[in-house]
Amino acid sequence: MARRTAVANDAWEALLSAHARLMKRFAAEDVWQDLSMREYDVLYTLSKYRQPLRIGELSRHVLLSQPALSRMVDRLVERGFVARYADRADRRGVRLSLTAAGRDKQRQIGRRHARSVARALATALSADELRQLATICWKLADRPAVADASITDEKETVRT
Amino acid sequence: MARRTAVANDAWEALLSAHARLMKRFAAEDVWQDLSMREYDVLYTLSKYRQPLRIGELSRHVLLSQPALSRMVDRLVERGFVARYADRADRRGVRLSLTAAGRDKQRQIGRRHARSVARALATALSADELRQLATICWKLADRPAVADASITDEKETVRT
DNA sequence: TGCAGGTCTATGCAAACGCATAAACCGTGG
DNA sequence: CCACGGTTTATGCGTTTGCATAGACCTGCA
Repeated sequence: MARRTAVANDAWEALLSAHARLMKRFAAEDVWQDLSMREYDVLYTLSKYRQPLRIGELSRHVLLSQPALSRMVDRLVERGFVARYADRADRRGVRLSLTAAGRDKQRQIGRRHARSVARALATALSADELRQLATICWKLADRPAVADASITDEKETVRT
Repeated sequence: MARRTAVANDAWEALLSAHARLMKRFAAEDVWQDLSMREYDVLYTLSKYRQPLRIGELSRHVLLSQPALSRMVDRLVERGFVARYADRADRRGVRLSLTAAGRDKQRQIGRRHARSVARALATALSADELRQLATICWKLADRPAVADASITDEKETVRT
């Protein structure tokens, strides 16, 4: 029992360390243009889910408080990357989607960033390990692991 | 090799999602007393490395800019959790260590938090998966940041 | 020795964040 | 139909963050 606890804690610490190290590495790269990584994260999430999202949905994916997210969306709207409109079905709510400029920006940054991610992970891990990591982390994220073949559709694809 | 790129990006997104979800879950728990998770992270890191650390060392483990870390240490010193003294060998530098109160605080919080971590991870993953996750993430964490000739002009410091 | 370039930490300042809470709205039960 | 508790997003306010840079110190070389 104590053994299992120790293994779990070690795994979590490893995940945190990997996260911190890679985040620092990615942050240091010159691909973000005039966006912060957090802002990019929002644009990426909006691009991944095809339909307009509510702020509540977004906040489940982004590590940011709801008020911070609300204001960040303000800025992104003001800069022309995101459109914000009322939800007809629920007038408390708000729908967010990318503008053309926002989608463009996300793609520009995403293409370079994705290459960088691939360089970092694929040189450190074998193909098997990459798949294991994905499977395990999707379980932790509580989302169904993506079936092997459909990966290319959903994600940013780097064409060479 | 677009395929391998896609798998690597999927793995990274999975890791980010797992990180975000678990961080939110842990943040919501009532174990942090009067510390933020980031502050706890600093106390934890200081407790893990037995000897006094320099701010530079800390900043490699904590996802925070150097100035932010410097000021956070200010606060922790002022609150009596951390001791800060000059490094004799290098008078630019600073050594940080936990005070008795700091060690105490870390242990109190750490004990409860560790249980929480174990609960979250061990119910989602098998023992094998936990070990795989740890192994893979440690590889990612330990890897020297710059391994590529095309980005050698980075300021990233390679460990010696 | 003295100076040039690099490293380490701290500080000024504007921007961004989190917490508490307000404001608008939904849905249900009386 | 309205009152009441729950949900969703926005705002006030004090705190924390990041960027740029200063200041102190180290190292190597002329």
